[in-house]
Amino acid sequence: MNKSKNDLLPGTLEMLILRVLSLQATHGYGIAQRIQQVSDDVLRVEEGSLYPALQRLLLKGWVKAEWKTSESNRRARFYSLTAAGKKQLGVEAESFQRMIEAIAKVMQTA
Amino acid sequence: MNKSKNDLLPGTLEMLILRVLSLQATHGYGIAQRIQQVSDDVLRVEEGSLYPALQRLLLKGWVKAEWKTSESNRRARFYSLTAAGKKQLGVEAESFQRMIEAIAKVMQTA
DNA sequence: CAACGATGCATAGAGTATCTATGCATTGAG
DNA sequence: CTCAATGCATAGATACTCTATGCATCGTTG
Repeated sequence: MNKSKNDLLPGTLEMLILRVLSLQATHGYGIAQRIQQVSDDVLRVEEGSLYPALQRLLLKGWVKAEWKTSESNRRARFYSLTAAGKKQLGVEAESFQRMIEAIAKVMQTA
Repeated sequence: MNKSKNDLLPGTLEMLILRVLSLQATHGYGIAQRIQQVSDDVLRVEEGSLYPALQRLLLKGWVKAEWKTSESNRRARFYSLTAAGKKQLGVEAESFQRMIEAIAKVMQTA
């Protein structure tokens, strides 16, 4: 019903996931938790967005996955960055930064 | 072919258009030019994105349009903000700012 | 021990927004 | 008279996210 408010800025999810994984390998549920917590609840990652995104990242070879047992003793898939993923994170972060600065210019200067 | 680089951050186009129009009523071509120039060529607005976006903004009642003659003596449709559009710009700008700050937290803190 | 909340994975379908490609028309400059 | 720049607009493809749904396990609590 309430379609007026997106949960996150489109096009940034993969970058956020890569960033979280660059600090610590963890499972999908953990990724969502961390993004939500660190952003003070501003960013919410829905499962229906998260898991497809992780599949895409796997396909592109930017993350790899391994089944393990989670802290709460459940089967969970732990994701971690590959070398290509690390590189990609750098590329995306830089490109994002440029975008933001350009948008800021328009919003202030234009 | 080159699909690796998006021209702008998805979800920000309407806000950028509203911002440009909040300073001066102008035609579609002029909007695209201004965004591109002010952003130092980082942001490029394709016509195939721009005109559909303007249609959406018209439908929502955030901008209104009027056929006039452009500076270069051509028929052109001049768009300007409505009161609702002004208000919407404020809403979107604020929401965008919150998003950016939240993303920055994740990218630095996470 | 049964019920329930939290943890955990994943897909299908819909909706939205953007891009590429295309078409058309006019003006002014060379 | 030809061409670049100016100007509007749509169709189709693509990409990304969301809602809704389904399943399963663990630990706690009544």
